[in-house]
Amino acid sequence: MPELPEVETIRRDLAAGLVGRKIVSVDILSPKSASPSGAIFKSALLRRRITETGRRGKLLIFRLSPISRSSSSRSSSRRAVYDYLLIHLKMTGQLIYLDGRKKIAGGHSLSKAGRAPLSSGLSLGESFSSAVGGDLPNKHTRAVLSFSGGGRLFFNDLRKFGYLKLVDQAELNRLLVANYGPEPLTAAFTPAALARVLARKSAKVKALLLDQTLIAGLGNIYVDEALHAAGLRPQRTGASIKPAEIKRLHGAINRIIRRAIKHRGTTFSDYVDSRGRRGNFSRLLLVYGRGGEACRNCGHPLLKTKVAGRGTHYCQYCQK
DNA sequence: GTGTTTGTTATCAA
DNA sequence: CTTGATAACAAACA
Repeated sequence: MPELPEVETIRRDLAAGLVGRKIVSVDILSPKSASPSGAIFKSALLRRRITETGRRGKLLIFRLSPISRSSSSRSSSRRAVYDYLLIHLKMTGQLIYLDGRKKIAGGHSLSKAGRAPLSSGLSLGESFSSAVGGDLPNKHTRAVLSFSGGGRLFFNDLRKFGYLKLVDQAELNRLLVANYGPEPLTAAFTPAALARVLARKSAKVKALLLDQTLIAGLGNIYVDEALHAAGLRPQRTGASIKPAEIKRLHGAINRIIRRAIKHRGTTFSDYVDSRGRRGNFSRLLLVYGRGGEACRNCGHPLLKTKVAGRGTHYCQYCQK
């Protein structure tokens, strides 16, 4: 489940290899995963370069090099100028970049390409096949972009919730304004901003923190972790959170997101970075996925329930 | 066959 | 109109 730290990890890694590269081929293996569809998508991307990478919440943004419009200015019908490629991984999306120098074809069921020797940390129940092991493309590959220099970017998505989407500048602006609240770790995300998010709301604090239009980038894992760190029960209503608690929550969100980025995100099931490696924050989770275990803070057993329609982990004893 | 997993949106009720 | 809760989506697994 890629949330802000996972998407940011991918963005930073990809920026190094992709910026300045020209797209030389586009293959859509799953038509519903890309829009606009088919030939339009393809022709809009071909021969463009990635000039910049960005991220808003969990949305990855690639800026494309400008196209010469003078040649096509005759046409009276105004065509959209797709200057941005948006990628959302939703729950099971992966973006794997294979460098041009590396061979991916080969007889090995588990290619060595792109996987550092860190798979030793796999716990039981985390299927190895969900991480990237074998050759690419695989049966979950939905799209492939090939770049000058031979690099290839594979978009894998087991559940097909994720997407690649081309938009123009106006559409991007509209999406960003309409769908995203302040980002943790930015100047816009102040305790006062968080207070406004919670003020006079009868919705549960967990639901409010998950709402991307209120705060961008948090998902189920980091919300549970932040509420635990702040000592707040997920079922509390927004309006019930007192100023001192808001300050704690604000600090907890920033601290956890910062640490998670530093540790290259959390792998719980499908997330891997752009080289197919798992995130290291998994072992630092204190509540998510630990229902029934002893609370690291007080020793009481952690509960797992459902709040705001999502699996929710918390300590009844130290979260008030 | 049932229930569970979650990011986001659509739908519905209050 | 707003707010909040829930269903739906997709695919796989226990």
